[in-house]
Amino acid sequence: MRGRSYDYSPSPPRGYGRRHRNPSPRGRYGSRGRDLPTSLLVRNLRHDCRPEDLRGLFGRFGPLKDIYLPRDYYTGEPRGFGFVQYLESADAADAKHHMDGEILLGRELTVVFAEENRKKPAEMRQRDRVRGGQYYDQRRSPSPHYGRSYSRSPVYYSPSPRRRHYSRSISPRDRRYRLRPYSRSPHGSRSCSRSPVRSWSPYGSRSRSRSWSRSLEDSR
DNA sequence: GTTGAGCGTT
Repeated sequence: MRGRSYDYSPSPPRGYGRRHRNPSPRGRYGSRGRDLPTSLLVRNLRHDCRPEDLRGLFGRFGPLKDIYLPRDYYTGEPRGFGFVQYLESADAADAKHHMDGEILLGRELTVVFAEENRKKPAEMRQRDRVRGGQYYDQRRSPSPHYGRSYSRSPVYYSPSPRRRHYSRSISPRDRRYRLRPYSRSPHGSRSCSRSPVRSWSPYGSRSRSRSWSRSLEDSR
């Protein structure tokens, strides 16, 4: 009702927007060399917005390093915001200046500098547990279509996604490793000794060297 | 070595 639904500037409640304390002498953004941030947090995104859309919009200001749209781990529903990381902080600032307040699909975007407060899986787990006061049904699949919701920009890496040859190498026994990490321990209290996520990590612990060798050979 | 279950979700 005041024209803008977000009023961080005048009197921030307490937290975000700008930290009062700056305990990091080097820089609050973690960058050792530069204090200027390169990551932007885009808020008020549409639920059907895709990283590609953001890339098209924000890519005009400079080369993007990464785009990521967080979403609910269990339901897979987009959270309505995303991160756009630039290679140069100048581009990030420029993009923020230009895109902040822009209308995307009928929604006013809010672009701010993103902090490096990435939430850890453990935190997310607890947070999801007490979603509405009751335990959320986590026993379901973590995500119906979990996958890379992140989109890498082809500006600096052009890997050939052609190294997927585990079709023949896969065995019924190995297949179980590809199952959902939480299929057996939804609560994550018992078999949490090992990170279950690593089981299905794209980087096989042992076949990596080989894949790289092959990849190089294939590339040359 | 860097993440991807990423903070500011209507």
